[in-house]
Amino acid sequence: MARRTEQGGAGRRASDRGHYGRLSRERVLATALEVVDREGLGALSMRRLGAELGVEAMALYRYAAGKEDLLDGLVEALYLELEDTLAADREAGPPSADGSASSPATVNASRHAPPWRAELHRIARATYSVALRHPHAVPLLATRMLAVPLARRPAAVLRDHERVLTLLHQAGLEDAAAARAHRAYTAWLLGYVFVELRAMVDAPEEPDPAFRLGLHRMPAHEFTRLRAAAVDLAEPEGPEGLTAGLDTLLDARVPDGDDPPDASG
Amino acid sequence: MARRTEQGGAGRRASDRGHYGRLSRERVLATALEVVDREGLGALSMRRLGAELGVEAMALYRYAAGKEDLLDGLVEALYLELEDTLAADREAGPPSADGSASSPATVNASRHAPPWRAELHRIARATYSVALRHPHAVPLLATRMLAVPLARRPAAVLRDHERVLTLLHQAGLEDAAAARAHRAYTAWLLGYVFVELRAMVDAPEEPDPAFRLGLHRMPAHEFTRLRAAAVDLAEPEGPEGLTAGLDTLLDARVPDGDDPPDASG
DNA sequence: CCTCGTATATTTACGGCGTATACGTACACT
DNA sequence: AGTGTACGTATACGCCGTAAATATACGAGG
Repeated sequence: MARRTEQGGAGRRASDRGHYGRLSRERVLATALEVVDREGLGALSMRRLGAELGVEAMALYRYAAGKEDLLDGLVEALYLELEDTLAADREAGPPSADGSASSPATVNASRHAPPWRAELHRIARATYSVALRHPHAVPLLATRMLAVPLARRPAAVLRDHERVLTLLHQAGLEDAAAARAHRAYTAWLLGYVFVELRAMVDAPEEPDPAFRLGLHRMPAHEFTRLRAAAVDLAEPEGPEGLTAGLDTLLDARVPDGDDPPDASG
Repeated sequence: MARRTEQGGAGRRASDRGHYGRLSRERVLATALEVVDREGLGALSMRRLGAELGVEAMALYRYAAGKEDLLDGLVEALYLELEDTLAADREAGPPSADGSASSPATVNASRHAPPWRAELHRIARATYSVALRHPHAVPLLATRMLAVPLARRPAAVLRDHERVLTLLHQAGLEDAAAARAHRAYTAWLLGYVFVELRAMVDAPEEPDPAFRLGLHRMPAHEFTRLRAAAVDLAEPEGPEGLTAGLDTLLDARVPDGDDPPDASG
């Protein structure tokens, strides 16, 4: 009874295989995400993940109902990291008296954009950055998150939806319009991330040569426009393209005035 | 050994297992797509597909280098079907003398839209409809198509890129701008399809009750905006929402005039 | 007609997968 | 110390993708 209590948490011999409480859902999911980041989604298996945690595969079933639930858990982990990211840059965020504000290139067209818009940008950029940190996990957003009927989505995902919908409400959209705008937001954000990550995930260190090498062995006089645009197609546009397109889509949906009369909470 | 020769091609006994030439890459891919449509991506295995074709699993390896290649083949099959769809509705398409033209709701804001725009709509809608016909296969567009470095994509995919880029060129965009617009096109189209298919793929016959049933067992006073928008979030917007958003994105990128001076071929 | 090369399909086998079931084992509490 | 329970292990089953060797059927040339 005495020898546990705290244990220090540091070095543990390989022999003392007992020691309950090694695992937790959080630790399982975090390690799973590490494996996925390091070796891709295909490398994640129950046995592999168990080995990574120094445990038999079946032990994981206490913290995830099965592999599907584990993948859903990864989605949740991404959205929890999104919330961390949002909280982190909110601290360092609004430099009310700081001189080194956001770079000019970062600021969008209309100065004094309404707060809901700035916040939506902030969320979109944070989501983008989380996706960049876990490119191999991003497909899960399409195959797992979107496939689940909304009410069954992880709480962190629902909180994200609520945040965005609240901002759209503050922008003066009533329920139905806000719902449609939310769909547009999701579609654009997700599609943009997918397209943007394409190059990143399998061509980690290729400026273009091997890539264009592939292109130039095409029928030569065919695909004229494609060949002309290939170089520009290959390189990412960064978060600016994301927020720019988002603004474009929103401007077509938001009422003309900045804030509606009642938009304060 | 004499009993074969032609055999009629119709009823075949279980005993004459021979009969070469039963298979072809086309038939393999078509059957694979059928299986995926019917039972989902997870149900597609080499053994299963072989059984579907009355053949051992290993026989498939003559027509697909492996499972990955088979999945890539499915992507190609989708784009071939897109081209069929485009060809089919081009025949029944421009009703120069036909009275029953497109419905009023179908026509977009600006009458006499430039031809490149109408054609882009046509392609987007056709892609959307192909995706609707094969909802279970759509994730492959994110995980397989986008993950491949452009030059290695199937020919049918490259032809699609070329078509869209050509139209954007006709819209007056030079190479770099056309490339960026193409990325926006792809991102929006793909994201829209993903979001739209969400409900379709696992809730085949649920207007909303079981769905809202799920929603109403949430913390009750939390997720106010989500609960308010839930019903509208659940139902799809159809192809109109797709082309509308596409126009919004394009209008922000295309030069003011309709066609550029040289846009004729 | 027979034979033989080649394209086609099968057989067998291996290691890895998800997971159902049954079993140990270390702790918490009395 | 004894016991219930939470935690992890052991074992097994049927499926998976696919490498390697083998059998079969057709086309062409003798």
